[in-house]
Amino acid sequence: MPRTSPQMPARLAQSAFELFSQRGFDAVTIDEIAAHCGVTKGSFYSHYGSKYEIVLAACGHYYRAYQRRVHAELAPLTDPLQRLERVLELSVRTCVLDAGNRVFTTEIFALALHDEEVRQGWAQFYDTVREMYVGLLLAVQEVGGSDVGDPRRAVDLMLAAIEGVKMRAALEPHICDREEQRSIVDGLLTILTGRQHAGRA
Amino acid sequence: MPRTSPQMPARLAQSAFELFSQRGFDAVTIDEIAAHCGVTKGSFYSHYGSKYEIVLAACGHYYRAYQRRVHAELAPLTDPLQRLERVLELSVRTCVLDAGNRVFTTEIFALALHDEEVRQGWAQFYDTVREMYVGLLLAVQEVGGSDVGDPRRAVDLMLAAIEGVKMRAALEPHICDREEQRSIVDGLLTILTGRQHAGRA
DNA sequence: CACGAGGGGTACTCACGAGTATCCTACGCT
DNA sequence: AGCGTAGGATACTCGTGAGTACCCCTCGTG
Repeated sequence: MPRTSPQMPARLAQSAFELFSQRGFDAVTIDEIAAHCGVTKGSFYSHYGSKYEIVLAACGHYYRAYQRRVHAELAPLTDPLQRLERVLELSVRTCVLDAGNRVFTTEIFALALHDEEVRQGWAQFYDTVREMYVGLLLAVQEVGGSDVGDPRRAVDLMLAAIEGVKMRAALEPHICDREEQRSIVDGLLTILTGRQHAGRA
Repeated sequence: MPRTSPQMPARLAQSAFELFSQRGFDAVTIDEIAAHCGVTKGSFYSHYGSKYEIVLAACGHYYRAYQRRVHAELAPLTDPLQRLERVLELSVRTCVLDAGNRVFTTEIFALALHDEEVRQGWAQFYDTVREMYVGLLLAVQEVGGSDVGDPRRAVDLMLAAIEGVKMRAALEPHICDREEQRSIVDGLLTILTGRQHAGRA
């Protein structure tokens, strides 16, 4: 093996993710993905067999990156309410306010409507996220920090609301202001706990 | 003018809408849209200047059709709560449970992230829908049928929830069951009125 | 009953991008 | 040192689909 980066597949997936996040799946060519990594189409095809494969790889990259970030944010925290709040902040920051992430998730979803495999991956990821929130919320309830009756239902509603916020963020950019962001997190927290939360925790 | 249908542009927009609802914008060709109307590409281009134009026309068709259906459903009703409930049912049926509609709206949204004109149109439509719901909810409040403090906020949350339901409907088809549909409408109604609603109204 | 205008049909062009064939070359191994 | 292998580069093919050029034919008008 020559001066091979053994992480070439991972680097290509990362590049693909970045480009897809800017312009969507269809608008990005294999040449561009390869060039973004400093290689050419020839070598791209020695790692991936088709464009479809790199799309799946980019999705996997996104899922893993999200999980990693959540764990990193949660690691130093022990207070259940703080942990819940921190993850909500992260979700709002990445999934809603970051335009690239918005583009990517929207593209995944559109693709999932047509492709079974993509749908499966997305469903599994979404489920993981939901279970994580349920776990965090149950912990909050154990210390008496939430009044909602059905935690799972509350999490579902909160996740649904995030989808709506994502859409509004695309249409009304002002929603990305610092204070707006704070009030969105508070609103989501209220859905989960049934209590008003204002300002820093 | 020969045996011209003067509604040819409208028919093409309708055909485009139907095909886009099945396979998305990119996967549908101009030839297919024309063929679906029983004409050919040549005549297509004597009505629309580009694919982009027919996409915009299909969006307009969708917006108008939605408004028309809402008005038709509301016309015979006078009771404010009934009117609100009927529109919610319509929204759930068309925007969430109908797979074609789901595909189309998802595609619009994805496109809106990249195209200013599409975004404007979508924003305007979304605004119209929101104002309609606010009006219906205010009417319900006047007859004492709702306990929510801020109607506009309640409508925003409800619309956000619809987005989430749309996503879940794609991942969990069972959500399209008759009873599920009923319970979704009840849930949305609860967000708007702050009260539990079970079964037929 | 000509005639011209415009809707519609046919048959192209042309760009673009996925995928491929083939060569090159740096490295590990013996 | 030499050889084989696999990552990488170059230069294609080839299908596809948007857009175009141009012809035809019908119908309203004078």
